Amino acid sequence: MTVRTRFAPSPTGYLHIGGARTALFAWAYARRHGGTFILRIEDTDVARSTPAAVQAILDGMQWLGLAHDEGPFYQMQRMPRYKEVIAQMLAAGTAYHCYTSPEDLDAMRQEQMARHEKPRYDGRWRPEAGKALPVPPAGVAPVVRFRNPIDGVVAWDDGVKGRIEIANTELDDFIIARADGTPTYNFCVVVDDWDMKITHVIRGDDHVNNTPRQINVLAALGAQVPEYAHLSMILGDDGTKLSKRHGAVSVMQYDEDGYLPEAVLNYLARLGWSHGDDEVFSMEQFVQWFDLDHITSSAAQFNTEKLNWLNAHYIKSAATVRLAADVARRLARRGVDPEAGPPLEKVIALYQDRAANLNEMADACEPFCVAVHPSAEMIATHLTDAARAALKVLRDKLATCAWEKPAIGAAMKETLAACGMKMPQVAIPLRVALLGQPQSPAIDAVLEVLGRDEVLRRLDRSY
RNA sequence: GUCCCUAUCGUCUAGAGGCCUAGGACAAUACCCUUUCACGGUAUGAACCGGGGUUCGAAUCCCCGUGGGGACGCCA
Repeated sequence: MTVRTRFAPSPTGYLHIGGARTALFAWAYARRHGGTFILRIEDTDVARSTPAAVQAILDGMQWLGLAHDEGPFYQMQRMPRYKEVIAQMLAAGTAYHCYTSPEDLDAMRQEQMARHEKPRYDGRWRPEAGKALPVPPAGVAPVVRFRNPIDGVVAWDDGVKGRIEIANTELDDFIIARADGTPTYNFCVVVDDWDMKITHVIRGDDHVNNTPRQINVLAALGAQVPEYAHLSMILGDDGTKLSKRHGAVSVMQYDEDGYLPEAVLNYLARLGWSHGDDEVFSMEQFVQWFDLDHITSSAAQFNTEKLNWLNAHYIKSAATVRLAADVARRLARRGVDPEAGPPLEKVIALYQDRAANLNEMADACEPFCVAVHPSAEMIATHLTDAARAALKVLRDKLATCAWEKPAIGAAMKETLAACGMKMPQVAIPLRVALLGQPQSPAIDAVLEVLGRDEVLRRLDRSY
């Protein structure tokens, strides 16, 4: 049996971080077992589904590098198939028409809640041997309900939660087709998983309660029941349910915020899954190691600080050319010409083990490309008369010395000796004059990269 | 309300009855490195939700509480 997994988002918004992890795990499981990963778009909620959201999901998947082998399949394009199955079930007696109005249903639920009962459809239109059904009201289009077993339990061995058993008395005859004939979610999922020969359903644990219903329908259809693995949810940084106010919930927002996809992937893989003490690993390793046994069954809180650490790690080890290409785009978007300064790769090499994200990297590169204007306050505190005098001495040495770190360092030291100053007393004003800020990587390296002409030009402007 | 899931440092987690004086990572703190700020290095503090069982022995198994989450739609 070849493994077939699927990721089945509904296109009602962007791909958020929880969905991304679900996709990652389903993808990894298929890859691990040489199987097939299928993308299915569950767009039967016509009112809320949008093409833009479909595109956003596709973009997010692509950014993460989670390639699907089949699909995307769109449920809206499978309507004839769903209707066919519904007709079959109606004919077989495993489904029936129900004429109860939404208002009556609502009233029924209210009463049940008032009686401290779980709200369930009471089966008034359910055909039963020897039972007289009400007369269908005229002019009312019925919904189609699934004829759920009355007794017994539905059980399955969940890949992450272990054995789960739910009594059929907890379930009711749920609607599989609306009055307008369109099928509902729980039904479409069943037909799709069946038709697409899904062997492992890996999804969020908000679906645990849907699983027994789906298993029952599968059984009524005579279909094979797949394995299920329910992933617990990801909570926000503050321990509450993930929502818009948590900031970067969309996967593409992480791109925007300067994260590398491999950092996000590594972080997500480690959130709710573990392989001993391993923290940093490639997707190749992840695919090799991934298993359902080491998935955590409780909800996990998102921790941006750890993601930041991973991101910094991946920036340190990334190829400089690649970072340069990305940072060039970011600078251009800010209206900064990335070509205006020294070769970007050289600047990036200076900052590669200091930047936690690509936007910080762009911040660091910017002053190399544009003229800097330190604030009046910065000038007042750092470019004192004594500092200016020292910089003038230094300037003349820099004008003639060899342009490489040792010689530049020597020029600095000579200046210190000539002026009777300590290194920071000169280096800090120099940083302010050159880059507009009192901190930078090693000053000789900065000078070397900035270039003699530009260094002299900036020094001349500042005293 | 009913049903389902869940519970180890602040956070992510290791842990499958003795290997646990509970390990790793992020974060925190201290020190070292240093030409500033970072990076890096070293060290320190920090947890088995509570109560009952089972057992020679429980973080690990069972039960009951409590906390957290989810579901109960002609949404997905």
